[in-house]
Amino acid sequence: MAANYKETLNLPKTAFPMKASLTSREPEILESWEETRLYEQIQKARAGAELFVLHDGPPFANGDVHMGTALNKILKDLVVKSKTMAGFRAPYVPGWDCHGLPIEYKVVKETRGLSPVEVRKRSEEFAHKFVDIQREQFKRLGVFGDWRNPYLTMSPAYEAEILRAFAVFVEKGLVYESKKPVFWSTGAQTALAVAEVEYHDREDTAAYVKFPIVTGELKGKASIVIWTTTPWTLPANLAIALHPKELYVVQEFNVGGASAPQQRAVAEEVGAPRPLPHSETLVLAASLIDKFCVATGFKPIGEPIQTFPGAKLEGFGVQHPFLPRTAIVLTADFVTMDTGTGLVHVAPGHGEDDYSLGQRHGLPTLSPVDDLGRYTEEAGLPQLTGKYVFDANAEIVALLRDRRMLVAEEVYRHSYPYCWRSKTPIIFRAVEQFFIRIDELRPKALRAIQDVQWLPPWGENRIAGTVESRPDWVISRQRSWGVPLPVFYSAEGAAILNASWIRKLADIIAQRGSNIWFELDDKALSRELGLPAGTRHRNDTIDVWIDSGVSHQAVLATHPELRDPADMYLEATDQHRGWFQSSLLTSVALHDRAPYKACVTHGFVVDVDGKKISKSSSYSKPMDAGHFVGKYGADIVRLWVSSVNYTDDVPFSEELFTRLGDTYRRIRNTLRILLGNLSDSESGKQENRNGKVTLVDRWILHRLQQVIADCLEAYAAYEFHKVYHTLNEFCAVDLSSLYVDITKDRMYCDAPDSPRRRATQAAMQEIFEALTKLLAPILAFTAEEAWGYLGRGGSVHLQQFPLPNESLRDAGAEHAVNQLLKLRGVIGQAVEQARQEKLIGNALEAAVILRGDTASIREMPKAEIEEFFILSDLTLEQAEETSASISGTAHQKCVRCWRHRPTVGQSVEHPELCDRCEEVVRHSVALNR
RNA sequence: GGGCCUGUAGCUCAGUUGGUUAGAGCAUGCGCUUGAUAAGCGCAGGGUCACUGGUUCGAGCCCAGUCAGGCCCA
Repeated sequence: MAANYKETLNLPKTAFPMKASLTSREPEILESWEETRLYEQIQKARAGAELFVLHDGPPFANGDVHMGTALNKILKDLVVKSKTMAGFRAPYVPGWDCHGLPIEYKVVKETRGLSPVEVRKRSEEFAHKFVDIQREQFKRLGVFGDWRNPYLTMSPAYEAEILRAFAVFVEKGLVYESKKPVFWSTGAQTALAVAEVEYHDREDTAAYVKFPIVTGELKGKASIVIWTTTPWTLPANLAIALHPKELYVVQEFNVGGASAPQQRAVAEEVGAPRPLPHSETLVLAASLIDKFCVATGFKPIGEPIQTFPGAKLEGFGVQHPFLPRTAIVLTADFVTMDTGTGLVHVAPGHGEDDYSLGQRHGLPTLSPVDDLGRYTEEAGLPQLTGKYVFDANAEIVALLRDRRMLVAEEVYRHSYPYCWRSKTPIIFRAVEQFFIRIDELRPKALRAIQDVQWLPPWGENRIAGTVESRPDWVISRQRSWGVPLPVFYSAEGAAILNASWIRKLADIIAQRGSNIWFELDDKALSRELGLPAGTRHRNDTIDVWIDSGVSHQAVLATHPELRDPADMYLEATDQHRGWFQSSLLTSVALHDRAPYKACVTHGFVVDVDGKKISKSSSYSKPMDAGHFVGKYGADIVRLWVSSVNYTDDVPFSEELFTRLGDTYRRIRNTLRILLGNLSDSESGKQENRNGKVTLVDRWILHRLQQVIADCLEAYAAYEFHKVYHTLNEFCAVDLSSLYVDITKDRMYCDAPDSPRRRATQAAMQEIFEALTKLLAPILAFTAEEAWGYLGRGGSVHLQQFPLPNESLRDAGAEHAVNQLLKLRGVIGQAVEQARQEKLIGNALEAAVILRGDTASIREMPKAEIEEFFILSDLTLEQAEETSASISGTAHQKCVRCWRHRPTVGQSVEHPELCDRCEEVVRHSVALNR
């Protein structure tokens, strides 16, 4: 009998599957987007709308897409999709950074001894390969964009724009030439990148060297003493560095007598005379005296004569040990107290720290060494001119000994950089480089920063800091895989920076690609460009930060559908120093303004302990986005991105993904039950709206307006995790555990067209539609799938967000439901206790007496209150304290709706039914006849 | 070592201008349901708001320091 009644119920019915099967369904959806050219459709649909340009920072075209890249790309996609659905025209032209060392290095490592042209050909193939790989991976993540026409920094048109921008820099006098030390391979006669350096153990002669003080109160009374493992750099010495805060002493030492064994051995070997016993007054770091004495055999005589922080010596002059000049004492933070004497010999032409210290103090960049690593005449040592510097070490030491400037020497074993190609030891050597003058740009850049909206706000502080402190921009690279540095050389070898020549070059490169620079010899290139006979060119390239840094010019300004400046750049926080800055500087140089109106930054992906993944002990799983897309689906990866506060570092773990799967299922099932309840809805009919709208309906529609408003606000502020939490909570609490649960009885048991059932369907229809749209930017695939079941056709991504409907706001309903929810809690606790006492099984078996200030709800129909609490038998009693007491109900159970009702048994025809069910069944039987 | 930033339940996040007993969802445990069923509902446990000092009648919130972590420099 009961089975028959079950057939009279309106149980939810939908083909929308409970199981998502994202990994197989998403590719199908992608295919349909591809076939219908959805991105183009969207652009067309928004043709006249207000423009919003998010400009893509180009990822480097090597390697697979990892979770960090996925985070960045999905965040951009959330911006683009949400702006689109907010009614903007939001085109997205993705790009790739193609030039640069990482690719060149991989290519060169595979096959050694390639010519520059060959390196370039293979690098280009390599970049193309990874552009294709990454493009597919980005598309798979559900990211919408003009994937057919991305921008590539290696395309001829883009390269030409780089050169045209460069021409402007030249025109404005921003480019200059100067020397700067680089890693130099004397074997390969080329500059090297850090990645091309390998370290081997090596023995060198380390020397302690005296520099007599020639100015100030210690003049003629003491010498400072330095320690160096590269005596050959001493001819280029121009300064001495010491730490400003560490303590230094003036100390008298006993020399000779029992000298250090090592020193004696070396001295005897070279046949030098043993030093006669005497005393020396030296300046060195207090904390290094003991080590110094062990190494040299010197013995302190008494207490230090003076002790002072290093800053006191700043500006003192000291005599160069063998050249007729004075070196200046400077303070520097890079001086450490691990080895040596706490005083460091500074040769600006032979070291990075030395160079920047020298720059700050206006020292020249002396580097008297040629391409083969041999001293030039500039070294000031005629007898050593042409000598390979590593062979000269011994002679420099001998020279020091002759001049009595050698305090001690020792054999020192250390790890030293070698050229990975020629296996020769590397030297730091200053070569001619080209720079952009930052001092010209700095004030303008700092002003431009103020006109930009920085998200989070501290970004402004940070980029301003980096712009304030950055030195001039080294833009030349001794590499092959890049845009040629458009510098020409006269027959006499003078560098020529000529804007109109550069523009001519740009025009030709736009047609024929930049390989011609490397393929054509001087003569042919001069002829092509119409340059004076004898003009030459070299193979240096432009720093790749210029490549991506001018994308506002090469992409935004040249694409008719885009606009320079962009509305937004969105990258990880490391780009404050990187792309945000390079773009800002080039844009300021070109237009005296920032290339973006807003800069949004996100953190890095870290493991559950907040540690960097690579340092994590608990996490060593793959980081490829593909792994997670293949295992969970792109929508889960997208849900992850939406769920976190990206302004901070972004936590990540496999467990997190399992949790997100649960959240996803809850959302999906909520959509599913709504669809199931809508299976027989007659959505077109207006009378649905005018039906019997009960309190819960008014309340849920009110809540929906709040949810819509909250989501729109959160999307507009790019606070996606607020959207996530709002929608998740709406699904889990308001819908699943309240509205859907409460309305089950009417949805399942009422006559299909009962007014209150139809009213609820109308509400559910509205909710489903709004929910699907609000979810669409995040769950791009699932929202599309769900939208398909609504029968409207088209794509959800062509829709606009719902707007909050003020006429559906209902403060009264909100207040009433909040009251009811408080009482519901009281009842829930009482029911739970009764259950544990085995008084009742489920709540429908309970007779509930609710006591309390029930006046506010007494006006409501009792049936509606019982429905709200999902109870069979409720009695309200006025009382001071709120309480509920439970007993088993005396009513019979209606076998159809399972509620225990007093009316069960009254019908002769259907004695097992309550009055409501009896009527429904009677009508349906009548209809079926 | 310097600059910038972060630190609230097991996890992800809320916590308005300092003002009662710090919230939500998920996860966990215990039940109910079997008409959303590889689902759904209820109840419960769980926090020295990183730590230490200070300002205040009152601090998760303001100040100083410490610790831990991140990015960028050195």
